[in-house]
Amino acid sequence: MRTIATRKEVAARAGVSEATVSRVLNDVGPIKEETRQRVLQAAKHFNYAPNAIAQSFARGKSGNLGVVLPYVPGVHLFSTFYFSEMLSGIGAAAKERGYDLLLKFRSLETDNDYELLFQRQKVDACIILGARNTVEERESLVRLQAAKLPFCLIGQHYEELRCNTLDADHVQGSYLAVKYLLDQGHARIAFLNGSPAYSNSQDRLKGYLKALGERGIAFDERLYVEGNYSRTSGYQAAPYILEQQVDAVFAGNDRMAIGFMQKLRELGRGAGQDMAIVGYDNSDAAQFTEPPLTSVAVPFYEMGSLAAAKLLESIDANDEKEIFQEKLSTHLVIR
Amino acid sequence: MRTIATRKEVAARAGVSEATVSRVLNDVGPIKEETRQRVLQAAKHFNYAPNAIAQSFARGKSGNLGVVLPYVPGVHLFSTFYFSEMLSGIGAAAKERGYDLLLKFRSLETDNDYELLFQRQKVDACIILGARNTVEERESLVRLQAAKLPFCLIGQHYEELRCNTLDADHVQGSYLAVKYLLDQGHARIAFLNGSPAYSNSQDRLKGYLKALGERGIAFDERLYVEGNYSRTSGYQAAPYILEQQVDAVFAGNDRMAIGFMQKLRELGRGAGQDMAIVGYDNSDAAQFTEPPLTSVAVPFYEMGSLAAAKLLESIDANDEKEIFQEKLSTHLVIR
DNA sequence: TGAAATAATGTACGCGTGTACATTATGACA
DNA sequence: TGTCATAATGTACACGCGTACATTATTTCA
Repeated sequence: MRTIATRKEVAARAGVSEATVSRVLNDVGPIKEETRQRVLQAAKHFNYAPNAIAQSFARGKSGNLGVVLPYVPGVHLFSTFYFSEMLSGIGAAAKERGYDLLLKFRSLETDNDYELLFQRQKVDACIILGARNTVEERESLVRLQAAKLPFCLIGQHYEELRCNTLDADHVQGSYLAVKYLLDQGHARIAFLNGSPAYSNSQDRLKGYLKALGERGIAFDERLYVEGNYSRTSGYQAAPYILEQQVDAVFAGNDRMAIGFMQKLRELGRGAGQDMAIVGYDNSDAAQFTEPPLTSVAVPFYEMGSLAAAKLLESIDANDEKEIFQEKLSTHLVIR
Repeated sequence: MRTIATRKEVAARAGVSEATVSRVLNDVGPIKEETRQRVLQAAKHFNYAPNAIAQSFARGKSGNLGVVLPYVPGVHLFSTFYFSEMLSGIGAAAKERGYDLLLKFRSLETDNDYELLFQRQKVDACIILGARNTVEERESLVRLQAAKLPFCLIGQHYEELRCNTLDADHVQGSYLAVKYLLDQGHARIAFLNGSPAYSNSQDRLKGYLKALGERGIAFDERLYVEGNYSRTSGYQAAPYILEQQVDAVFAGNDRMAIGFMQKLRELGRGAGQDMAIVGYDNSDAAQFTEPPLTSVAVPFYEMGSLAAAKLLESIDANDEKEIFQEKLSTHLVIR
């Protein structure tokens, strides 16, 4: 393996100083055209490309956008529509601005290590996906915020903590779904929600309550079930929900809705016939079920790309950054 | 924002030289216990963590494993089961070895830029997903191989190029699927394949031919259709395939199978009733369809983790690396 | 108790780049 | 032609770390 060329060799061949090579390549300062050509030719000759690490080192910037992915036991992470779409959006926005994506899989032992990522300066900014509302996480984020490190939460927000946030309007989304069911004439609507450790679960509950409230329907806690956003939990919740004599079910995501429908079918209750079901996320899978699943569409891709865009712009512009807290709207896809 | 502490300040506070701080933190050489404690305490006081970029620079290693993702027009990349699972596996294996994952979205203009990734030394090794069999790609990979840069292809192999490769045995998988259909009594089996630019498409064709050959059935090119692995292409292929009076269809992936089934349903032909369908990938979606889709299970996650493990081990061990070319076996999931 | 071995620490420098500052070449203008 | 502005380039160093080598402290063993 022949050694990789450095600026030094290029400079020698072009008969200029290293600084000039640097200036030509970074297009800084006035350079005589003839010199520029000589340098470029020499660079080409050695197939020279600046060492990214050395550049990062000299510039004090990594050029990386960190993405923290949550640890979800037993789930192959990317498999979930949610993260997949979001990452695609983040990746596109980062690429556009010349940043690379550094993935950080958070596991249990490095749980409250958000700061470390910055201390070690491997990333210039950081997007955190799937944060939960636990004491440790909140504290870690508070420290991050106090240190004015540039980060953004997607899909999670804390009342106590004012920081960059990008989310979908789940209150609205949930409201739309339940209102739709009510409009269809359903009254006893069960809500199969996910863990309240996620603010978006709580938001969905608010939307559910809001829609019911508008119709003067009291909250019946027997109709409220908590799963964990897995298909299995939807499957398992089905028998209980059926016992409650509901005529419709609103699930916090499509996976649970699909699990619910599976159990329904096994029990010989035709899904969609005597019971209306609405899911959430409008994932690919919602189109494939039989019957297709009506679902709340969430702009995951846009959330990712917008979060990355805003975050990167805020660090590239050196002025005092304002905190952004944006909510993208959702809509119901009726099938 | 208070400035981030460096080794210098830690050394000053502990009353030792910078070298000693470095030695304590890297656990190298003999250190007096009392000194070690003083250093650790000083480090803790400043909340010191070594600058990862400076470390990379000094060590000449980035500590990153690059993952090149293909550009697929109009497709949100992570949405596909294939890449999602694989990335999860790669991520797990990399994390285990202390490497971070650097994602590289390949777009058209940087198509043949595999080398650049290494030249710039942002990654120590690289896994390439979804490579295609085009002239430029082959040439780029040949250069990479000639330069002895550590990389690994997943899901693609070239006859002309002997390099690290990890794949599933698609000849076998395809064979299993078609044999299953034959065993079920079907004779006219259409094959809805993906682009031959991917070696795995070609492998699947081999498996199809092998299974037919064993039964003495000649290849009928009217039964061979090429889509592009998208749901839409399966959908669009349906009318033609139906014209051919087939009694079974084997699709190169689940998405196409699902698209095919959709069109089938729209045409009033109950899927699974008068026509058997087998998909490929055993994706989540295969479980949700009605009826559920029999499909060839591919160990994507394991492919990713094994590829990463082998690659990283080969670069961590400094000895001459042997080329590995592994194929994991597939199996049929009957539904 | 002194020499040799070894432990413990310090000194000095390289890694490849960006860039402030110094220097020299070039042109403008009187 | 001399002066001065500006273009063009060179020199020198910092960035934070790892580590080879030098030095000093301590222990071992005769």
